[in-house]
Amino acid sequence: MPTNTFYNLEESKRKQIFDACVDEFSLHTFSEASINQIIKAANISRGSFYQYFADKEDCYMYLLSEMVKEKMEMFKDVVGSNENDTVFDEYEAMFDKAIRWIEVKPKYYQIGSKMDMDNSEFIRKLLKGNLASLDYFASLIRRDQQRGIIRKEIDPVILTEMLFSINQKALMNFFYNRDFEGMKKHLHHILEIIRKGSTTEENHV
Amino acid sequence: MPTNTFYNLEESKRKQIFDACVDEFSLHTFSEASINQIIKAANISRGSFYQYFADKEDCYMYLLSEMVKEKMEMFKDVVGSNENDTVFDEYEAMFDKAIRWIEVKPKYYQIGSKMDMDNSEFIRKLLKGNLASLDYFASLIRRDQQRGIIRKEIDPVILTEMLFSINQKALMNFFYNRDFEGMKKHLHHILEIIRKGSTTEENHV
Amino acid sequence: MPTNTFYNLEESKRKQIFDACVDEFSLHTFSEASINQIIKAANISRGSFYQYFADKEDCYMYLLSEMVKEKMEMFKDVVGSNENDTVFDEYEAMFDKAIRWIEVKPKYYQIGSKMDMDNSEFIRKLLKGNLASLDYFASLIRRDQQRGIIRKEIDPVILTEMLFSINQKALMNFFYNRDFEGMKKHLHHILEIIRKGSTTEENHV
Amino acid sequence: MPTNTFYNLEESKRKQIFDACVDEFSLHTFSEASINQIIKAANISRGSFYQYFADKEDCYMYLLSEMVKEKMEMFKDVVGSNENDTVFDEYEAMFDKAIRWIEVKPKYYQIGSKMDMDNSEFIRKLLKGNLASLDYFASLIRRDQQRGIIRKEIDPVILTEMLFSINQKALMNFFYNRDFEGMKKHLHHILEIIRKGSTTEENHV
DNA sequence: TATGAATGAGACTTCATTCAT
DNA sequence: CATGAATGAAGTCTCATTCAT
Repeated sequence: MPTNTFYNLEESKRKQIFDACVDEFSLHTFSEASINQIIKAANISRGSFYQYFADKEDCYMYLLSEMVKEKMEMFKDVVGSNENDTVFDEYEAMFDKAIRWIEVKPKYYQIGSKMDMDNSEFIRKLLKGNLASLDYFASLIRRDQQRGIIRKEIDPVILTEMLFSINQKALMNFFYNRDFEGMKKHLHHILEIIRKGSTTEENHV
Repeated sequence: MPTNTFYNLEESKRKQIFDACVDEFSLHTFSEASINQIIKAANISRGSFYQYFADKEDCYMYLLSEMVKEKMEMFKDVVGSNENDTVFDEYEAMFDKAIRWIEVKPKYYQIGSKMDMDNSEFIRKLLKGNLASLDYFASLIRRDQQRGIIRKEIDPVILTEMLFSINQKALMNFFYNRDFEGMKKHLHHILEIIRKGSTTEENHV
Repeated sequence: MPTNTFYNLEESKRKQIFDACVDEFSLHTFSEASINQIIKAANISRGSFYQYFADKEDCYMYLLSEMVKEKMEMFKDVVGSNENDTVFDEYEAMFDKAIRWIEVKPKYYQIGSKMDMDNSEFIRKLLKGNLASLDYFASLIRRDQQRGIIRKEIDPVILTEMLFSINQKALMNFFYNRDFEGMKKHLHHILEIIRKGSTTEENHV
Repeated sequence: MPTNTFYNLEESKRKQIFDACVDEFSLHTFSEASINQIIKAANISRGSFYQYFADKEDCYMYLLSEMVKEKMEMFKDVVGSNENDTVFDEYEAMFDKAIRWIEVKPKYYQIGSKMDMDNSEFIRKLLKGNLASLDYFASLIRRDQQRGIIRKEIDPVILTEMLFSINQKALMNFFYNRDFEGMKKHLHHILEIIRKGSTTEENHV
């Protein structure tokens, strides 16, 4: 919720500021990020900053909301999934998107990572809302259990957690290596394991 | 690499300082940690601190190296495993150790977490050393492939990564909940999935 | 001395601004008062403010002069007193007026208090004007000395000062407690002391 | 409660700082006073200030406590009052002391005045404790009522209030005029009125 | 070797005022 | 005549580090 003053600014200037925010918050945690740095990079006066944003938090919120907006814009036409897709197919699709997202906006990925790192109360509150997609995947798993694709003994919550913790690591790897093809194969292999297990048939008893 | 001055200190005083470091760095990131707090808690003068350590980084390095030493000390006699154990058995054994480690030295776990968050070059170098145990597990997997327990198609490195990224999440959960029994069941379920897969037999083709 | 621009404004808008000033200066000292607050409350632009007033001082001056005007307006028909009234009767009457004034315009009272606190040269000049009423009461006392009601030895100026310093404290009490009846009894008791003294007859020598 | 660091300073430096505080707080309210000003006047660095005092409040508390110490030092041999003294005698004695105090330490008087002016929560809390001497005088009045010197109908609390509000005004006058003899006569006259009343005997009914 | 006083850069934030449109 | 963006000085406070003793 920046001020009107800010939204009345010329697009180009607003972008200048936005970019400065992205740069700063992609390199530093919220609590470590420096407004000084931002105003220097954005080439605005200290006073101006506070005419645009109530405070650092406000500025950060703005940044996040812009990121979310852009992300939605990019992901909006992703949904159309096939009737017969399993949860794993959707997972791979989601992963693809995420990877492309990192390719296009690597700094956004960094901002997200930094956010995960921050333990300030303010950030912790922000992150609370983030768990929705976990629920979504759990429900897909339940659906596939009904369909007879996934074994009934599997705990959907635990399987979801597995998928996500693997996801997180994989994205991080990708961010550092940028090996797109390798990453896809990598993930596919992982999913094969999660699907069929790693042991030989004789050991499945 | 603290100074000789530091190593010439009486054991008890050195411990005082070490403990103060543990306390501070378990609660704060490297950049947020305050030397003020450390010298107050350690009951030494500001000047002394800089006679012992070149700077904050030096102090942190010292802390980490001590932690690693202690950890090695504790984990060294873990190996003694049964002839017939699979990699999964060893994994569970290792996990047990790790959990006991958290129970005994929760602050070390916190320091480790904070460290994972930190992306400074300095920290990344340090973390490289951690990869040795990855290799160890990969070799166990290869052994089990030879033994016919694990399917040959499985990439040992990828399976290792899976095990470790799951490990990380699980330990975090344990740190926050301290539900030992729940955690073990949780992990066992995960390993079942990794062993036998999550899908029904018909879908294993 | 606001600008002509200001006086050409519509009555309603001028009132808006005046009210905003009252609100701000009743809650804060001159130096603590914030133009930000005023323009927000008055719903005018920053630029407009400076088109109406030369600066903060100018704005404050304006506020005070308006207050004085209103006060004079209200107090002008107070005089009409009874032939036989003593200075004390008139004092009580004045006090009544003052109390009613506080009841009607408590914020003005607050502004006045804040002003008393301020020792800037600018304010001290303004307060000089207040001394007229002191003279008036001194003259009433002299009259009552002529009438034989007040002892000739009494210094009219000193008695006036007593009455006024007591007045000030009493009004403050009233502002905070709003106990009308209690206040009147309180004041009456005080006047009894000033009239007849506090000591027993034997000690009047 | 300044830090040890501060108390370990050389007397002369401590005085430098103390004097700077006196100067600043005698000219400005607590909330208006500027640490910047103080460190400039005291010729110390910003960092040093905060090594001596926890914050502005701490600094102010220190100032006040020093003032109180000095005041006690000066007033300590005042007590010895005569058996037959009335409350008025004690009052005059106290007033004398207060006046001499203002003569010696006019800035301290100013600091006190500024304090009365400040409405910040911090200051309000501080002032709460100040009412002890009011109680003391009320008790003297009661004693004199027992002795038959003061009329029983008089409310001791109200009489005390009168004495104090007069006191306050008188001291302020003295601060601005420094007319010692005039002030004493002035006060004496006031007390005569409070003792014997201002009206003629015929009007005492 | 130990001490702790000194430092100044930098953190966030507020504010009165100016000025181009 | 109105607007509101721009400004920069000043506010309080924290911190890692240096250096004289």
